Amino acid sequence: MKPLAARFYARDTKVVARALVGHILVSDVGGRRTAGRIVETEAYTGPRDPACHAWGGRRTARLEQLYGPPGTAYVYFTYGMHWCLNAVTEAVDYPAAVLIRALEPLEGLAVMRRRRGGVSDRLLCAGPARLCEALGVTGRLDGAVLQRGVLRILDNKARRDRIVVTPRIGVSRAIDWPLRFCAAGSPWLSRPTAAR
DNA sequence: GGTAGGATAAGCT
DNA sequence: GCTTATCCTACCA
Repeated sequence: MKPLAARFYARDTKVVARALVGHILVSDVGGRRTAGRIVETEAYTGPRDPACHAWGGRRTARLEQLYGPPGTAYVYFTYGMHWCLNAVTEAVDYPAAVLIRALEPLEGLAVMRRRRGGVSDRLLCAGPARLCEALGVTGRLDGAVLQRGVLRILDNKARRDRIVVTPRIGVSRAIDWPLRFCAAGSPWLSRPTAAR
């Protein structure tokens, strides 16, 4: 499988978030291969989105990679202990991204289990911070290019998922915006979602 | 089955 | 001081 080209990400963030479901995220962090199929994403659509870190046009050192070119990683630290991975979208200097929220583990399960401290396989990658831990993603990958290097998203031509759309998880603003995209019926989601 | 509270740090008001 | 795009454990039913 080939990586998704940068132009895949240079589109409306909602479109990219929906289109990413079913593609394959691969990590070679630490020289060990782990990979999974993306089954859940959320769109954070830029300065007019109250739940986006760059709401109102905020731009600080921590947010710099959110303003980077489409097809790069924005990795941020939260709650004092967790990393979360986003794929930057749209255009350079426009702060929008897709949060990767859950994977179906495909490769490197033994590595994932070790990194995750022996939780059940169901929970290896079922949440944005969980999948970062399983794949070894940390702030060192903030700004990394997703077409080559240790973190890549590969084009899965065989993907055929029905998509369920719901409000985003864990946000306290714009709580009803339908910007979470899930593979319908997947058992690997961060939380069960009624299929439709 | 469910929910409440704690861990832990950066950034904002 | 308070909030945060979270997760885990403990406790109760």
